[in-house]
Amino acid sequence: MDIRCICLGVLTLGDKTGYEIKKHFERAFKHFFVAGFGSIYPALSELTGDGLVTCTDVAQDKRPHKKVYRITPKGRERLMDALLNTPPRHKVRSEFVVLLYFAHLLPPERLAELLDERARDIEESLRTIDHFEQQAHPSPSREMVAGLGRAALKAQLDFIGERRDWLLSEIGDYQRIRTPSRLPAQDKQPEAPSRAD
Amino acid sequence: MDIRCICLGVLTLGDKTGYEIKKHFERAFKHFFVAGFGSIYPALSELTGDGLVTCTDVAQDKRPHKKVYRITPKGRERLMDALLNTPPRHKVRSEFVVLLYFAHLLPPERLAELLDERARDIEESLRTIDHFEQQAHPSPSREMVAGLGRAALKAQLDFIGERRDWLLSEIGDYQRIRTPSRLPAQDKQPEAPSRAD
DNA sequence: CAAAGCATGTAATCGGTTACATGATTGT
DNA sequence: ACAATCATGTAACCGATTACATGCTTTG
Repeated sequence: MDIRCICLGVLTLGDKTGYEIKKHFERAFKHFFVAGFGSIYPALSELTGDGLVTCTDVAQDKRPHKKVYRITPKGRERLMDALLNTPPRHKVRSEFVVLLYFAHLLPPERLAELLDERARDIEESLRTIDHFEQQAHPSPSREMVAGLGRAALKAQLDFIGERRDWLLSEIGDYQRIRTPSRLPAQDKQPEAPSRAD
Repeated sequence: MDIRCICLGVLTLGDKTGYEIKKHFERAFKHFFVAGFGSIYPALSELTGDGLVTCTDVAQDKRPHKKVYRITPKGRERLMDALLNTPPRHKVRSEFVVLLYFAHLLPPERLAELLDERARDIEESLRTIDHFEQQAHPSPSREMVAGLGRAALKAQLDFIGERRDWLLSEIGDYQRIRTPSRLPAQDKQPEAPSRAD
């Protein structure tokens, strides 16, 4: 499923400009799906070319002109096809977790910074979800998506809160054992090959 | 942070072949970071070319030959640089959630299938985590990554379990209201533009 | 007065996925 | 007998991010 399909889906909820589409799914699934203008605008052009949406130019005063898109019956067909046949993938690409996995190589201040930054990001996402839920009129799907996001994010935030200090002290111990003298750790020779995997 | 950096990180834990690197981080962060052979092998070639790892050809009988990679001091420097300067991003791209957001357009059987499939995927990921924790020797970073994954996944699984039947019945109601006759919903004209966003 | 919001688009680049190609061995 | 594991690689393609380009209005 690509961005074209998601644009079609959002247009199901009413006619919109590219700008509005982006805002909409920023509020609705920011934390589950990202897309920038660089993908949305070309997607809308293609959809127009394929007759899956229509485009109306609207002039405004005191605002830039805008292009309002509307889904066509052919577009609805295509959307249904995608909705019925897309496998429900869920991919995560977390550089944060990778960094965490190599925590033993990091100075403790850096590790603390990483954990705190991630916690702040999660808190912000949670606020976004609450905010959206208040202002959009409720529907079962919206509630479900919001609830799922909240559950996943809150679990991570709580976990980080619970283990932050523990991890920091464990990592500190570990590094003190591996580098008892004043030599920085990265100056050591590469370890012998180990099967201890 | 790209795959090259992560390969360097894994090589910090001991010398490995490309195949072993992939296995390693499949077990360690499968659910947080994916990478196929198509990215790993070229990455290792580049690292070798840049002198960040060395490569030793090892012939084996009854097995294909292999190439064992070892991180060099220059590689460690590069890794530390990346570790210290990479912002802790965390991106999710969930087609599952998008599908869920458009649940009202889906036949209930399809929706049920999606939820159940996602639940099964999560259960499998949880098993992977438990399995890895048992066989790898414990370290604070590993425990942290495993715990974080477990927390996030378990929260989602529980949420799906709690709300599955509720969502299905709500969506059923919703669709019965919108389509009281026998006409399929997608034959309706596109709605009037609405600000009810 | 500066920043954020409204509004659209293009071009270059980068990186990842997929498919293809090969082939012996071990476990079910 | 068939699937899975071990083991490496290339090439084409696709899609996404980023930077660039523009410019007025509203809010703080």
